[in-house]
Amino acid sequence: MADVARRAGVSTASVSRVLNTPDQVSRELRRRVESAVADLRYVRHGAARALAARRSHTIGAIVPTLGTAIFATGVEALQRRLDALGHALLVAHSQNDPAVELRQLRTLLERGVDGIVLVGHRHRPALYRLLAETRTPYVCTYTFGNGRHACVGIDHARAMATLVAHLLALGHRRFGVITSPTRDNDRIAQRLQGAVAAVRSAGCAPPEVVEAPYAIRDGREALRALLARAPEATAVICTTDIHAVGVVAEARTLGLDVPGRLSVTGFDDLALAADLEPPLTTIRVPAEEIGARAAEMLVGRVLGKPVATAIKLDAELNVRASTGAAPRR
Amino acid sequence: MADVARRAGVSTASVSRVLNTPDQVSRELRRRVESAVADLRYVRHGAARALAARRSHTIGAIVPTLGTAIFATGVEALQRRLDALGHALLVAHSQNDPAVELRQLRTLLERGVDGIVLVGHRHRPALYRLLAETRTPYVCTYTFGNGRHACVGIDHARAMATLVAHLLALGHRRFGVITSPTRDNDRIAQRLQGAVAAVRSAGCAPPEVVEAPYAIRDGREALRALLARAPEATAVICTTDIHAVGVVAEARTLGLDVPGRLSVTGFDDLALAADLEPPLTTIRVPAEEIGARAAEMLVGRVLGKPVATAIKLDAELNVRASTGAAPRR
DNA sequence: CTGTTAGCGCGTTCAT
DNA sequence: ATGAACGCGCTAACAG
Repeated sequence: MADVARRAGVSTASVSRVLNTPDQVSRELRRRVESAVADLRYVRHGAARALAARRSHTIGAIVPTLGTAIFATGVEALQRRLDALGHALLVAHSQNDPAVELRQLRTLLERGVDGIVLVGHRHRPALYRLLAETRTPYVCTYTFGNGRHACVGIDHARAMATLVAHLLALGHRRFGVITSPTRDNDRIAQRLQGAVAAVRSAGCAPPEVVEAPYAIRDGREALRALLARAPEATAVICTTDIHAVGVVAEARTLGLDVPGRLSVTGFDDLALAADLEPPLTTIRVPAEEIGARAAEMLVGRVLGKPVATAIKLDAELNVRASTGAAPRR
Repeated sequence: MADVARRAGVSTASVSRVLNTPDQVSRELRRRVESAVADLRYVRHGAARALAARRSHTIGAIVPTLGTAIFATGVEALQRRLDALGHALLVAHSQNDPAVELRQLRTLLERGVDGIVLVGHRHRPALYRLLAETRTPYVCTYTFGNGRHACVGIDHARAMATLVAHLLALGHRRFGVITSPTRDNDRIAQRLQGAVAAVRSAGCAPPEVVEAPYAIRDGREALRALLARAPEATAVICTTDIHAVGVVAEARTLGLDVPGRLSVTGFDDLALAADLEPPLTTIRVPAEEIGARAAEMLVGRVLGKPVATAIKLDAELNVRASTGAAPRR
């Protein structure tokens, strides 16, 4: 920076101003500094900047995994928006393990992140304590939360209620539910609870629930298990598209028409869902918007701007051909 | 750190040694410092450390997109291994745009990354120049490269040759190829070139080639376009699983048996591939291993260790039910 | 609007 | 094996 200052015939402070607050500087000085920067191919030293400014211009994100498309999409959108706001993104993943998540948080804090993006709002008390002690802004994503934490997400239970209402309108009265593990996963837990509650409050028999690992083939197996226990079910509600893909495939194998014999629903609206046969009725999770909003909330907060502390996004129901009128008994 | 030093009754230099080079310090001193660190819940200041040590313990990765499962998987494995090696990961994405990629590299360098992970080896000269000028270690991933850059990946063309050999052995002589865009994508370009070369060198007619955007439904359309132009084709080689999924689906719609009338192959071996109906014959891209190796190569180089500069990984052919004997004419 | 200067918190010589 | 002191490159008062 000293080199740039010398070449432009100004002080290092002015160089710093041109770089950080260009409008606090005269047009002429800015011009000279900018051309010196260009000539010397100068690049700021981030660590020195962070040390002096007590701000790293870096945000950390901890997701359960990047292998799930919905998180990969969210992280990508997060990074894109952060970049536009002059921030970089440090990513870590927890494999859905709260202990790992806490460790990752520590390493991110050590890196001096200005803010943290979490997935879901159910986390270890120690994690929230650490965030509070270090006064690190954070935002919980994908869930709408409980009002105690900043968040941007959807109401999973409510979305499930919408979906069940759609099935009820089609005449379905006997439901089956296939869910991925709810342990350490508040999003899925809310979806499951929402589905069960909606079915019950409609006066229907409580649905048979089958829990299976998050994979297409597990969805297939789950359908068989479900039909063995509840052969009268006419609608299968899956808490994720991945399972629904397996269910639709297995239904074909079993010779059960979808939606003639069985209506099937998913959740997430992966790219896959619309290209399935039949196309999947599912709930759209606005991952890109979640990522972008999280970026804005965090950067806004760091800059001391007044920002929304809780954003509820719509999770729209996409009705496609995998759901239809319940078969006559 | 001064607080820790005071509480342990040692100098800050000793605290630093305990943290960074524990074996250069007496057992007793280490014990005292460690307990002081624990008592005070001390966390290192990453920026200060980076400034003093001229090393950020951070690696940057620029991928085309995280939306593609193969990259999300690779990034996840990369982060996991980096974490084990005491490094954090800064991610950026280029959307397959070389100009964006160069911009992202600049912001990563500004953040003081100790190394860079790139995807593919065909990049703008300006990008390589910047890397050279800043003396930043880097590794190209997914491709095996041309010997001029450190890399860890597979030989896409060779993998395609293996796959074509499999089809030839099944009696296929007329091929069609469906590829995603090859512009600014050396992996796909190599796959396409490999497929075409293998077909020609077997003495078969050059395959009809259809290029389509990277999406399942585009794969479906591509199959129709392909069959319109080359109805005699008995095998459809796709450069990505995603297209193969669309092709298989469209074949069913058209009433063409797979593999009875048409053999179909993919590339990548996404989780999806094995769960398709029929399960997809495809090439497995070892994304996890690529990520892990890239981490080791970069960290090793930063530490001045002798490390492999080019690693060729095997891309095995997974033969499944989407390929079969060519139909009799 | 611009320059001067004092740290930011650590790693790393150099002594001992 | 340990401590003292310097400086990494920059920003943020403050003064002018």
